[in-house]
Amino acid sequence: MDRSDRKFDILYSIVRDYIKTAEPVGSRTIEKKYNIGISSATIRNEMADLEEMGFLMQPHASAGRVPSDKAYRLYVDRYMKSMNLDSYIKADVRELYSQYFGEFNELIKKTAEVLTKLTNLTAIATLPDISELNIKEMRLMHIDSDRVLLVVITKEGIVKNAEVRLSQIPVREQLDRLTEFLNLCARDIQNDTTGATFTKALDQLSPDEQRMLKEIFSTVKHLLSEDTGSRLYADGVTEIFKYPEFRNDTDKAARFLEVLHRRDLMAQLIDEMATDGVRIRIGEENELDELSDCSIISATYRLNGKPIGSIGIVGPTRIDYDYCVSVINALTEELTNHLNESIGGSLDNGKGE
Amino acid sequence: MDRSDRKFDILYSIVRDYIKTAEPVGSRTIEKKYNIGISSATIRNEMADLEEMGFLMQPHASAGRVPSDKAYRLYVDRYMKSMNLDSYIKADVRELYSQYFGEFNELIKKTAEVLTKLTNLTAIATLPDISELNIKEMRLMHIDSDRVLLVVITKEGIVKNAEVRLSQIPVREQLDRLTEFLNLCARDIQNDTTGATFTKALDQLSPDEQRMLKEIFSTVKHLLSEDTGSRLYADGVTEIFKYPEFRNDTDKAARFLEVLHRRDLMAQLIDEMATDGVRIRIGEENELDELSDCSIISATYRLNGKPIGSIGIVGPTRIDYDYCVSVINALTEELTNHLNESIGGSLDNGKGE
DNA sequence: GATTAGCACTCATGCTGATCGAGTGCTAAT
DNA sequence: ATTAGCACTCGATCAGCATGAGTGCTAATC
Repeated sequence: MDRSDRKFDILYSIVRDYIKTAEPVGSRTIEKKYNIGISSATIRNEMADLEEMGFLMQPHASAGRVPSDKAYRLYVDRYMKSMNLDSYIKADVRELYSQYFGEFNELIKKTAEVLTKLTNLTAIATLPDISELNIKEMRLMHIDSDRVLLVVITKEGIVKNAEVRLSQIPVREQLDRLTEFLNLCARDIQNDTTGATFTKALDQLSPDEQRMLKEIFSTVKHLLSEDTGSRLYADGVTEIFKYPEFRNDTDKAARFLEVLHRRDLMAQLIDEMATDGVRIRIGEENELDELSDCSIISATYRLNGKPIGSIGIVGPTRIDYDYCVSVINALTEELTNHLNESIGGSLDNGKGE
Repeated sequence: MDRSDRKFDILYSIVRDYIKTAEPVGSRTIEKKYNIGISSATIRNEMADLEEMGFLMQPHASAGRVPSDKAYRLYVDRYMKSMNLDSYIKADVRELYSQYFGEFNELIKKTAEVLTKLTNLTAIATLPDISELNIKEMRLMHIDSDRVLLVVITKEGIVKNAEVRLSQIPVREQLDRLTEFLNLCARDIQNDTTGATFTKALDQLSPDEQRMLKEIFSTVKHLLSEDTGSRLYADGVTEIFKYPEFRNDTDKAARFLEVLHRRDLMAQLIDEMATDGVRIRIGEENELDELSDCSIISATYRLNGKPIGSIGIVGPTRIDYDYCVSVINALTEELTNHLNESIGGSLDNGKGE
């Protein structure tokens, strides 16, 4: 293992150096900058081996070496160290969060902003998919003569609303009856007791009311099935221009920006990725060809133990994995904490209204 | 005027040609492509004049000419023809709109999408600034034990909501009283009769309720003063890469994208620009240096005659002004029509609830 | 047998100079 | 006033060359 350790010391140095400089790393650079106590000739031999093993690549014959996706993968799996973030960062974040109660979307956006600021990378975040949550209650109220506002409240304390346009104008009592019926449905679905109470209650509605109900249902359905794309939030998309490999290659930059703007795709990607803990996709590991020069690091935030959304970053494959993973870890932790403090608690002692 | 007409025929041709090709236009190109019945030598002389007059510029001594901002301005003011859009476009848009009732934000986003699709340019749109609208009514309702949902409905039929976190939990009757009081305030402000009823009603609230009211007010204030940035929606920001002058100049592209993402700035810009009718800002006419290579065309959409937001496009100065202006005109018209049909009407015969 | 010094070789990069051609400005002829 | 003609300018392209970073291989060394 002695020998092979040395090999991977070299690989490690190359990865670190390339992450920092974005320039192909040569054997002499390693000899001088990282004192491994070995001559450049030996390093060269090792590098040739590493290349054969698939960890390094040469852009052209007389250039230094560049780490492959496989090298980053090894680095991440074996050598990455989680960093201790300066405590003031955590304090800052906590301080920031303390200003946001309830404004869920704002909170997530702010988190993405912070993520960008800390990492100099594009940050993405998904808001909770409401259709995955459990509806606690629905309300109807008049907006004006022919429109009604539908408010849906989930058990997790997320609130969504939409307007419903009705072909007929319900009076107050009708609206109340409809509301009651809606909630009956919600409870039914929850308890898997569909049928019984439901049909009985339906009979008690007048034909007019049944028609309105139908219109309302279509809005509920629409609200619950909002497209994934609109759940995505991205910040700092222009950060990519800070990285020479993108700045000097407009096509690459354009491809990056274009894929980022396919919001549904990105949302799906990041949600699926981040099923638990921090997840890292390096280069080609992303199914999307357009992302084959990029790495994505993401994690989920939770409410009452349940993952409800993700935050993450997208950048070149030569991200500073150690640092970024630490940041994401810290942020999801703080975010989860804050969420559970500010709305999670409501559930335990929640007595409805 | 005979002579000078010819001069401007040439200028016109150059502008048209440059809009199409993005290449400096030479005298021979004009001679051949646009049959003005004049030799290239004469055209050259005229071009020299036009350059002296500030309408043309030469990137370098042996290159063709490029129109200046001043040339585009003249073009727009004097020679632009409004085009008759293919009627199926209008029909498509109307068809599209007919699917959107009430979901105001969706409607605006969709409009921006269409705008991008029709013009191949970045489209931006601002949602109404709720603080400029008149509040018709506010409602409070419980979300769970310690949170309350505040719903604000404007006279224009726009609905906004926010959560309020209260240090103390109001019971149903208290909430009703607070709601009543809020609406009293709204009406007071409307009628400019601040004072009278207001203070009298305040006295009737218990100290607890007064404290809650204070907390609610802070949310109302926050809701009404949401930052301009969040009112901006942009679509097709990567369209810019379709234009060689940006695609071949990463710095330019980066600058463009960066300024586009300063949402508050853009929102302000486009709102202020579009006070009435279609407005066009060409290159340096934009106060923002970052936009000195860009033109912006925008217009307002209206609800019950009142401008409540704008839509527009941002692109290189060599936009096809004729076409783009026509598109924007058509879209704002359709949008305004649709809005007034779908929510505007509610006002006239609006009897509240 | 592993290490390393040394050297030939490769190839991107940057510089120079030559050529090309698009386009101009000016002049003299019409 | 117009235009043909021509000299001139200057970016773009390309070949040629030197430079230097970096390699791979070989032979000497430990």
